[in-house]
Amino acid sequence: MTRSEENYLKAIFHLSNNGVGVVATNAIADQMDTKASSVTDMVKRLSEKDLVKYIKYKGVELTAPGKLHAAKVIRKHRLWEVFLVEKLHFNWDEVHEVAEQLEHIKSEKLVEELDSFLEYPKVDPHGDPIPDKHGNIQKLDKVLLASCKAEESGVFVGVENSSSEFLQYLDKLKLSLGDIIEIIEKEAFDNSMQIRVNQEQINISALTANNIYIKKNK
Amino acid sequence: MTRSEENYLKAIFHLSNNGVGVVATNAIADQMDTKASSVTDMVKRLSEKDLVKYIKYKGVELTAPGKLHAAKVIRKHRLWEVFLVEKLHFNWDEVHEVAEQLEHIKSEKLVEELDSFLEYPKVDPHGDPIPDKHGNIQKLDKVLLASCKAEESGVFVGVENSSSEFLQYLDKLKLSLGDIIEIIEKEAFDNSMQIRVNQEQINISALTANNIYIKKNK
DNA sequence: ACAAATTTTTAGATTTGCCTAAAAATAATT
DNA sequence: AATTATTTTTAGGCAAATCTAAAAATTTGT
Repeated sequence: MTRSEENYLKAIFHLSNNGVGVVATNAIADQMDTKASSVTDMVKRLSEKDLVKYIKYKGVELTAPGKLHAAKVIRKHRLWEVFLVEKLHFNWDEVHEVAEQLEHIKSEKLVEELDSFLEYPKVDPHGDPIPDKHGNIQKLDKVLLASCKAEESGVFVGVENSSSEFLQYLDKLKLSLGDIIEIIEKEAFDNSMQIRVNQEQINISALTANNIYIKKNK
Repeated sequence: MTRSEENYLKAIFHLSNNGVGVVATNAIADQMDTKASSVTDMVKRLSEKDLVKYIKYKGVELTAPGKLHAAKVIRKHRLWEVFLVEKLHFNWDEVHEVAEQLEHIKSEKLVEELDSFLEYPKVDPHGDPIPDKHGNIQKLDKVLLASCKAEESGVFVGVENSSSEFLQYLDKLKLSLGDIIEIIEKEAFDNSMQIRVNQEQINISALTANNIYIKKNK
């Protein structure tokens, strides 16, 4: 399996519902910053190898082996991200590019030993779940902060947007995974929020709240 | 710099005297298990980029930037080997294949943090020296065990042959880097040797002795 | 020194992965 | 329903890295 094939499988996995459902050619092209014609080419190759089910003009869907392989690549990506942050002092906004390379290293032993070395982490530094070796991916019960009402609270467990701009903004706000967030007030006019984190109150925009996941307290 | 270009630089580095001296096209082809015509093609490309000095029919030599880049790839290769053995329970005969992949990961920060995480190792699991970040490679004063005489002794510091067959044979003999080796007797007929290691006496062939480096005791 | 052997290079083809431009199919609009 | 707009595919081309077969240069042997 080539690096490029793996990247396509990963893109299709993310665009579909974790590997379930049909994805459009253009959606893949956008995600991968390439042209629709290139996608058509590759999708044919993947189809030959039974990694996707492809129906002309209708779209593409991962097969069971395609889905498994995609999950394994994502597993490696996220494990390496944990390694970079936990062991090599990378910040959470610096890991993506390097993990994009490391995710293609081929060695079963490497992955399993790395998992063990890291003490079997469940999520990556952005709160995304790490698939197990069989490709099973645990669903977390998280909700967008933006969907919550005043007086609700929860634990910051993930981000929707992993761009370094956004992550660095969260650093500036001193907002880290695991922090307890309480919604003090939600402004009806622009959906901005007044929240309490680490004994401090801060104000965040609706856009920001739309990129933060919390696990609600009951 | 592509993966293939890096592999050629590495091969030329190893075939020349650590980057000093001219290497023949066929020698590169043999080393890389490819055809002479492919080597000519690639050598032209590397020459365009000023990574090698190429004179038709005469051979090829690394330039200063070519040599630096080769040394950096070898640095990464050997650091990753240390990581695999020290942190992930790989045996010294299992690391090469994975390190061949990891050596091409591009991230200055990754390399330097890895070096620090491993506490700045000087040699890899086979006793080969790890170049520093400037590409300087430390020469060890080691000699082939085969070149030593009876009653001489030294510390096992490296292997000439890193094939898994040979390394596994050394495992079977319970011979590990750092062990003290004393030559009890050297057989004139076939140059086999009776040696003492770890309070035990064993007999090794001339071929074996030709693949073991020791640092002589004075 | 010159013919034979070896080494190296060139020429032309192949595969992967991408591109542009044009054609075909599907979806949207009036 | 027919036209327009959008999406997708096809056709043809390009660059990297490889190959085989043939030509050119160099080295070796007598």
